[in-house]
Amino acid sequence: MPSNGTASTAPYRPTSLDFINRPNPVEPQSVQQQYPLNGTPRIEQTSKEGLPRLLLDSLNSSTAERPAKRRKSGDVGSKLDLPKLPAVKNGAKRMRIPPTLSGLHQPPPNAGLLPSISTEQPVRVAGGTQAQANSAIDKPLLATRVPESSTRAKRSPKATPKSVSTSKPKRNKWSDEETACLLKGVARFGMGNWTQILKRPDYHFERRTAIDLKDRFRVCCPDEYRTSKKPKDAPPPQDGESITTSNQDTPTQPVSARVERKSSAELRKIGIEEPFEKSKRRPRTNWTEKEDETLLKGFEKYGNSWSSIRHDDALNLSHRQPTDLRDRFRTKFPDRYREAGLAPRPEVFPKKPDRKRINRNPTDQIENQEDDAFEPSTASALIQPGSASASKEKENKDPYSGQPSKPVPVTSLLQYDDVFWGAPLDPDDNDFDRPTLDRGILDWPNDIARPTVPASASINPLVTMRPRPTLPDPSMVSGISQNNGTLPSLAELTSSVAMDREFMEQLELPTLAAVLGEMRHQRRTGGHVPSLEELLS
DNA sequence: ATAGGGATAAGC
DNA sequence: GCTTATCCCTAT
Repeated sequence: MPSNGTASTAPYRPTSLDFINRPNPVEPQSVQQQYPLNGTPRIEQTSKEGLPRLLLDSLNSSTAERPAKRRKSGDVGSKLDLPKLPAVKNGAKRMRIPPTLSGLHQPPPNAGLLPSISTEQPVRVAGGTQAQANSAIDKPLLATRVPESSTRAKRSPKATPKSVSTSKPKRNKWSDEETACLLKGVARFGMGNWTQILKRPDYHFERRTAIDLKDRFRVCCPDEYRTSKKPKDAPPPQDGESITTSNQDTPTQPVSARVERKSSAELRKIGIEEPFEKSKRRPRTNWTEKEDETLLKGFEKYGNSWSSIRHDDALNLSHRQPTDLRDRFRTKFPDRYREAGLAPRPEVFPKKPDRKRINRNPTDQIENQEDDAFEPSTASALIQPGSASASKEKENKDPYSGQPSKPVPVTSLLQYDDVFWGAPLDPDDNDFDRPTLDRGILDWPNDIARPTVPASASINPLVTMRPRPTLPDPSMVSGISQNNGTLPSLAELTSSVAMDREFMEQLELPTLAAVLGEMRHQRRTGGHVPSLEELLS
């Protein structure tokens, strides 16, 4: 239920109208936007040469007037500095696109007939694909190692025509070679460094993740694994072997149940003579109810100043690191964490996708037929925001009352969680391509044939298709968005978006190449830099 | 010092 | 093999 008192404090959420009514980057705008979409200089504030300079600066100077940001390896600076979405609360995640434009993330209904939009092949690191480009330090462990190219080929539909119609085999059994690589890796790098082992170019693994390696080691050397985690426990039975695994040639447990266990003789056979190095990670220490209780008190007193909580002797949490306090609070009290304006942990796709759950559109299904292994880092980039779905729903209870947490007040037809917002967006992150809207988006309200909108979406097609002759007044935008801090209804938005053909044709702009070409020509020839009107004409 | 999010441990 | 809590690294 919306609260009238929140009108002045509710955070502003961009709507699709903000984007549709965004100042034309070429055409001066008479009405100042109430919520400029970013700090991009306004065209109308520039001189006649303002546009050319702005364009050239964007192309020539990737760092000018931009704050320091996290940059990832693939980030190139020479992008046209298109406007960004407005920043929201400090530290809070921002939605990538407004809800009514979320359909742009979805393929057309017949997208299954189209090739993938992506031009990049997913990187498959598991199995050393990435790391094998690096120089090998050690000699290859196994003479029979399968070249990584064949690894993929072996899994490709072409190599195994059966897999085109049927899914891949469910189980991916560990071969002796893989197991040897794993054990050898643990002997070299120690337990716990699974990713390091996985990425070594001289070890070969068949579509494994770091978790897979850990699980396999846990199966092969359970006692070694266990004792490394609980050093205070009673040591395993000693049998005089130099390797302190209890999976010895004279096991204390029935052999039949531990056929995967590797004996010390087997370990020696692959060159492992010494005990495995212990993990350097701190041991896990689960949280007690008392700790949770005091953590909550500490948060109520100090907020997210985790160090203050830690150093408050009355709270008795000094044995926890500040980041541990944060981690626990984020896990235990997600609602409180979110209410504090802190971004919840995003829900990530499973590494090995379950098609039934993940593939929401035909395009994904096609891609997954070609490449069905998710690399962790890739998977984490494909984040479902909101985290309120599926398994997280059980968390959506107030930690105090146990009652379901209050939903986001929405009075519209379109519920906040009904739409796909895209991945959470770092306000300072410019690693991604900025949203670009095809002008065809403006056609959709007038498109009579819209079979993709299900009745369950609560969209009244008669309302959404109602034509409007002109663009809405910009003041209407703020009127909608500011009324009470709630989202506008889909009907409001769509009726505002609809417009006539004549106006849309006026939106046609010269291409950037044409603009720049004209400018460069004029500069070379000493002519004047064309004005906006001249360019548009 | 904190936030974000990747890596890992442990339980199932 | 999967999920999730906890540990940990790094950017800001």
